[in-house]
Amino acid sequence: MRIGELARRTGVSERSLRYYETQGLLTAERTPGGHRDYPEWAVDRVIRIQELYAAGLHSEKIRQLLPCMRDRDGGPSAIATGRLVKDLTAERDRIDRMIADLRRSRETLDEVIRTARDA
Amino acid sequence: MRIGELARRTGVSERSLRYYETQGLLTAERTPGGHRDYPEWAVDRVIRIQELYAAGLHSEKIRQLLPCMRDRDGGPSAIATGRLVKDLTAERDRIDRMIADLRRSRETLDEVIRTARDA
DNA sequence: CTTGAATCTCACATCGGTGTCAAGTTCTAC
DNA sequence: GTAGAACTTGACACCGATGTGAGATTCAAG
Repeated sequence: MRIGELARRTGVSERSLRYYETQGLLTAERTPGGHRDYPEWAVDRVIRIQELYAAGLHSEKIRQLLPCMRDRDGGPSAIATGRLVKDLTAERDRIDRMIADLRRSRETLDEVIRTARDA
Repeated sequence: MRIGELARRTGVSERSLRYYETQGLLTAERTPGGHRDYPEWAVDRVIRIQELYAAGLHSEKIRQLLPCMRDRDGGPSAIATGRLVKDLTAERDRIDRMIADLRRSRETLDEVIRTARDA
């Protein structure tokens, strides 16, 4: 599939898809004329990438992480090195703290909303 | 208390505390010489502000939200207007989606970590 | 062919909270 | 008084994913 369709199906801009390529997150075959041609599993991968970005991971970490993920990307899953496991564990803990923070903020907002509704 | 102590106790930089003031999030009394003098409840407020920033709210929203929060800031709690409630509800929903995304990313990381540990 | 939609590359802009440095002033303790 | 720490304002830089526009090329359908 080409970049326009992938963008439509994932909700991610073409600009971002090209950016992912420069970051080594998502490669594509090329048509004789140079247009990108994505496999079907690119849809899942792009969604994963977006989630990881949203979780605060930077391109470099995602790039290291992707080959170790178990998804239908055609390739075999690599095993994370000790160094990477250490990094990812730190990220996971950071995400846990982030979720806890978000819960508190969610509660704060909810309380204000409920107070206003009850008034 | 002065800005240095507040920074130390909250873990937020002096730079940020001054920035919060320009955004109308945190005012302070001034000593005759012009130094900021914060009340005790500023500690709680700064932590709340940090949480809300972390949740993706911008200064303007936080500024509108703060007076409606029920905390020991000395002042009476204001009631959110309909417009604000609508905005906050949207933010709350966004936070919920964010938490769901984070859970997925957390699971992704955890799976890679576990796979490596088991290998 | 031709034509219009789609894609290409490249470059520059944006956002907003925070870091940082500079030069000057105030506070505190001796 | 005086030294040094703490504070003041102001300006500039940064990050990094994404938006945007230009100008050129390719693709697909008539």
